[in-house]
Amino acid sequence: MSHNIKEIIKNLSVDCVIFGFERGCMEVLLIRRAINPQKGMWALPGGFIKKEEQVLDAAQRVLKVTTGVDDRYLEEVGIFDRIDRYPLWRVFTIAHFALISPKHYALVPGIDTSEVRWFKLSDLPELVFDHQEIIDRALVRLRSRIRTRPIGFELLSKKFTLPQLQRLYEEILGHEIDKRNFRKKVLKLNLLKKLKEVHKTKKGRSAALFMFDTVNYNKLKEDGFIFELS
Amino acid sequence: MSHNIKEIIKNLSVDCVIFGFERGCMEVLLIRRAINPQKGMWALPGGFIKKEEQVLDAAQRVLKVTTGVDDRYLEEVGIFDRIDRYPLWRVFTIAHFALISPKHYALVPGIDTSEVRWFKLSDLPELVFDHQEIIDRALVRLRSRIRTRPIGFELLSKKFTLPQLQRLYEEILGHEIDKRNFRKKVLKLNLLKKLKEVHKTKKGRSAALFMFDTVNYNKLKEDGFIFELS
DNA sequence: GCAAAAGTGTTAACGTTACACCCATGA
DNA sequence: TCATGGGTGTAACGTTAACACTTTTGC
Repeated sequence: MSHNIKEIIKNLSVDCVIFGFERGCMEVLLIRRAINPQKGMWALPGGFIKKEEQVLDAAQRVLKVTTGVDDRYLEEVGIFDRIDRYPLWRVFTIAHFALISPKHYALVPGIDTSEVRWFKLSDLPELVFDHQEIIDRALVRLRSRIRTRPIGFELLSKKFTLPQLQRLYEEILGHEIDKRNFRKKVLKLNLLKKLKEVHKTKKGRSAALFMFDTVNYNKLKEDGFIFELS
Repeated sequence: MSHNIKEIIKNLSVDCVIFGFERGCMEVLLIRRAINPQKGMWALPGGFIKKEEQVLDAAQRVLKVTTGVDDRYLEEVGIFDRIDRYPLWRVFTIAHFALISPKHYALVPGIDTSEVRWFKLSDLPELVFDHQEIIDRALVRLRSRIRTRPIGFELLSKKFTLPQLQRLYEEILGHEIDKRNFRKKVLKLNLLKKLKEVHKTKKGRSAALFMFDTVNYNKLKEDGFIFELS
């Protein structure tokens, strides 16, 4: 056993599906590999777990290196374990998904990475290993979570409008929602504080800006809720 | 890299929280360790993953060795990764939960095991490592799953009565349910076929026996449903 | 003033909850 | 015949679903 805290565990990695939301579309943050195997191809940000590190800390480290942020919503999705998923030796990876608000963070290619950028979920490039499968499962998880936890908000700026929030839910859930029913339901959660500011859109009427009521927000995050709308 | 298919991966194990239901109580299957560390103490059935094995296969192997059955409901709960959770070296374990019907299976102590037996969930012995924590999280998962998948049935015999099913739900959810509302809701799922047989109880009126309608059962397992009753 | 997007209430259908008595069986 | 547990229906309530017009704003 080494006591070098930096030493990595060669058969255990983490990968992060980092979701963002811009201009009405879900996006995923991908990196371009600068090393072999599969040098030059697009992949999920990830890395090996260190000898003295916990899994979630490793995922947080990857998130920090890729986006410069920590302390965002991050959740374990599950283990991916196909025997030949990594070509050089056997690697189990623990997939996570994270929600961040794209505008706010400067992307910096990490070590072993030549490029970082957002891709629309509907327009992903070919990915290395089993990373497409990981994204698919993360998305299933996200869709399920958004119906019982108020995590959708993590994808928006601190101040946001109800039409933005609605488009986010429509995009993730994959179907349209009635505007009046949506507003009724969201406002009844006692989660939002209406601000005096408005958000000017290019065309049409300006939309009122909202923020969370942090107290109720954290309570709801713990307790969960049911969000179902046809 | 060895090509010995039996060789184990020393830092990755699986543990199974095997739930059962007898006489109105949830039970968990535990084994007594016949080897060190913690020889003689009670633990979850588990084992190291083999070099050429997938995680779920390892969990299924553990289930088979412990209970003699395969092909029961088995689901990944998550990874447990505290750095010192295993005293000899670093071991990550992937926790699973399984649902089986206790009566049906002969328990055979596996290798490295001196004893296997069911414990009431409300009366567990002291457990090794972080196994109590694993059970707690598996239970949270089970409670959540039972509200969206018809997995409760996996804990009962092929033929069962509605009062049995209701007590199962009450036990898992932790609160009482109105008998009439429960029956209405369950029967409306179109999941059960009423048999002509009855189950004789020691006292009182006999209860009608039911089985699944397999077709609707599998459909509901895939689609999910919402089961909420106060 | 017109195009574009924001904002606003009511009703009908449905699902959930609460609630009390009769029935079959074994001792 | 009585004690025990199984089996049944209805009304009030709350939630969800469907639906169309007015308001604000920039050009």
